[in-house]
Formats: sequence, structure tokens, C-alpha cells
Amino acid sequence: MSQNKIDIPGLLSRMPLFSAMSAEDIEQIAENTREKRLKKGEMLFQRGDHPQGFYYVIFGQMKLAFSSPQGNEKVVEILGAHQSFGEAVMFMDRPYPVFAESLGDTLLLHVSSEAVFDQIEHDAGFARRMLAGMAIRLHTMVRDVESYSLRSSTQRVIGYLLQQSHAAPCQEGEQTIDLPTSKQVIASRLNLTPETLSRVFHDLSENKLITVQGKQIILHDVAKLSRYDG
Amino acid sequence: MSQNKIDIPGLLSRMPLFSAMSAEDIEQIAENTREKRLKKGEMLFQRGDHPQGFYYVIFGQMKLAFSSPQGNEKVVEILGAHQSFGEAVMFMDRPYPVFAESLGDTLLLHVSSEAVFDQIEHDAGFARRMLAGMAIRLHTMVRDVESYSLRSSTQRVIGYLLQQSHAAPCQEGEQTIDLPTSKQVIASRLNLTPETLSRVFHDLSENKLITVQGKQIILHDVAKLSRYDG
DNA sequence: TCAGTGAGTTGAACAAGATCAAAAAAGAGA
DNA sequence: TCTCTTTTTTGATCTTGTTCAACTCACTGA
Repeated sequence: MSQNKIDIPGLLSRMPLFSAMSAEDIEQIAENTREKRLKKGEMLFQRGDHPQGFYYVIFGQMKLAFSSPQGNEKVVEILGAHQSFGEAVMFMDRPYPVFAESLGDTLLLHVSSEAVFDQIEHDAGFARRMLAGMAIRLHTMVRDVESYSLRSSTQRVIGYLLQQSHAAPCQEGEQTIDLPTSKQVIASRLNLTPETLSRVFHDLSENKLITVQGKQIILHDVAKLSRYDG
Repeated sequence: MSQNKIDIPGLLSRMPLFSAMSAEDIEQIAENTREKRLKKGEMLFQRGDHPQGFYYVIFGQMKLAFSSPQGNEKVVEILGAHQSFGEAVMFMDRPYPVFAESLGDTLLLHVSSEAVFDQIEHDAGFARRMLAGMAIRLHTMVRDVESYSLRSSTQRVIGYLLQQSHAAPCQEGEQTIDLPTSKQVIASRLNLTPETLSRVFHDLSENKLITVQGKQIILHDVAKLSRYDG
């Protein structure tokens, strides 16, 4: 908590959602924005809490997840800097369906619902950007359902690695990526147990497709990797 | 195709999305709306096609699904009368991630993207309703992911039955529901094989919780059913 | 430096569903 | 009504990924 004052309007204007807005409008939003600092492992909200705005990650990392009565936990999303979450739930009369917990020391901005609703009222471009953002979110979710439904564990892991690598699908040569968080959390994100993820990594390593060094993973041949089917 | 002329403005004004709109605005939308008739089993759009608007079901039934390279098919959503689909994808520069096929003879309205964008431009209430609709869609998707991730096949089936029954969770006595389509399709919607769905129904019947008569299912005790854990 | 702790790995046994094959039942058309 | 087709059910077997337990490793903090 030893961080200095932060420049809220400056940060807001760097968000895609707000970047096309006038200085006055930014100022208006900024007045309804608060910063929120979390230490590693802190809970931001629980499933069932009522939302009053959405969040934007300045630095650090958050996870969104739900837990079953049996105590299992399923990570829905891992969010890093420059990503936002909680927009959708503002527009429903519903509590959060997931809980949010920080994965490291994290700084968030919280933009209140009122500010968002006011902006929608007089800025159609903003409304359109908001709709576009939610559409992308929905699309991501649909792709997740697709991958849980009709891809094997190995295929899901490969898909994740390729996504993280941001590589053109046909790119030649090696590519190094850094896992954004622990393997446990990533396993849950991919709907796998940590054991299974470990075994998949082992298998891919044995086939000379990747090398795992802690959180660092080298993809030896992106093209071959995307064709591989365990 | 022997249906008479249909009253497009009348039908539109009965949609929640448009119901609060002025007659002139409805007329404007209506001019950009076309009807589309499908026979059973017809393909409306393929994965990869480019959207030019969204659809609304007047009567009949549609399924949205994707298929894997291995030929498996996974039904994402089953849509009946008074439901719409395809809104989200209008707001992205992306093709459809799923395909759409009719499950019976179906009449749809197709509302063009242009009409929607124009309306957003001058009607903030419309934008808000659009956002609310997409938020609900997203929420449904999140609940699906939850149920695929941390519920057993039996629990998913029970969840589906309870949802279809529209019963208050603590309701006493019997409740009859009609499956909206074939058990195959429902199985896929629930991420199950037809065989597994059949066995779950069998198991629930044996435990006197339900009776299955073709597409008709009697829930003998909603409260007990929602507590049951095979 | 070294215990202590949580993360990650490995192996063996297990279980939930899937798959394959075949029979039974229900519809659809003529 | 009687085929012919499709859907649904049932049984046997198989697979994928889970579970449980033990072990290794890396890192943290006195």
C-alpha cells in the first residue's frame, strides 16, 4: 500500500472503452471511479454479492471462479493488466455468479454503474463500444464451451499455449511463453486437475514439442504443436 | 410455405427488446426486417458465415451448435418461439462461431444490423435493453460452464428438468413437463451422449422421482428431485 | 544454513461416461 | 394398415481423466 497517488483520468483514457471520449466525459467518469488495492489472495467479491460497477486491472492479477458445494473450484477467467471484468452483471438485476480473488498484489479501478449508465444515456458511441466488449466476452465464453465439450485435455492445453504465444498459427521456429500464474490455477482454468496438466506437459515434452522450465515454456515448433493430437 | 402475410410491426412490438419503442421507430425497424421460413432440418447459417443482423423465432424451433473435425456435434442452445439469437455477433467483426439449423418447420424474423445500429444511435433506452439482453445471454453461458465443470451427468439432467418445469424450488406435488425436442438433441445440449441421458432417466425413474412417457416427463417430487444426488 | 511450506510430479487404482453393437420402440409414409 | 426409418433403450467393454498417496522440488523466513 506504499503506492503514490494515481492519475485516474489518465488511466481511464488509456482504456479502449473510454479512449474515444471527450476530456469532460472522462472527468465525469473519473469522479465516479475509485481505486482498490488488494494483497495477494484477497477476496474482492463473493458469489452472491451485488455489483455496483465494473473493475479494471491496472497491475497485478485476478481470478474469477466458482466453487461447488463439494469444495471443488473452477476458474472461469484469469485477468491481468489492462483487462476489465464485471461489466455484464451491472446490466442485470442479479448478484455475481462467481467470486473474484487476487492472485498477487493488485491495483484495480472501480467504475460505478451510475457513471456508466449516465454515459450510455448521452453517448451512443460509448454504448456501442460497451456492446462490442460484451459481445467479445460472450464469444470467448462460447469458445470455452466448445473446447470443454469437444476437445481432449491435450488439445485444450495446446490451445492454451498457442493462445498465450500470440503466434501466427503457421509461424516457424521457437517461441517462449511465460505462464501468467501457477499451474494449479491454469489447470482449473482449462478444466483439468493439476495432475493431468502435469502429465500433458510431460507428454508434450517427451514428444519434443515443448520444454517446460518452471513457468517458462518453450514451444519448439508451433506448426507441429497445433497439428499434434496425443 | 402456405402461411399468409404476417404483420411484422405487430410481431416486433411484442418483442421485449422493441416493446417500449414508438410506432415510428417500430416502423423503421420493420422496414429492415424480413421473414425467413425454414423446413425441418434446414441450415440457416454455417459456422464462418458473416452475420447481417439477428433472428427472432415466431414459431418452430432452432438449434445452435458446433461440430468437431471428428464429426461430433455439440448443441449450445435450443431456441423456441419468442426467443432471439445472433445479437452478440453483430457487434463483433467476426463470423458466426456456431451453425444454426431448424429442428422443425420454423418462421423467423431477421432484423438487419443497420436498423439496430441506427436505433442505438438515437435511443439510449434501446441500447440499455440490448445490453441487458446480452448480459443475460452471457450469464446463461456462465451457468452452463459451471454446470459442465462441476456437476455430474445426473445433476445436469435434474437441473435441466427443474429449469423446464418453471417450478418454485420448494413446490409440492407433481409437475408435468414436455421435452421441447428429441432426447438426442437434449443430451447434446447437456453435454451427454443419448445413451447416458437414457440411463439417467432410467435411474431417476427407478428411484420414483420421475416418470418418462415419450417426450412427457412427470416430476413426482420437485423438492426431493432437487436434493437427489445419484 | 536449514527447516518448513506449498507447488509440482509421479504412480497405481478407480470411476464416470463414452463407445460399440444390437434390440426394442416409436413415428412417418404409402 | 403395414413397411421402413429413426429414435431410444439396453448391455458389455473401453477410455479418459480423476483420485489418493507419496515423493521431489523450490522458495521463504528465521
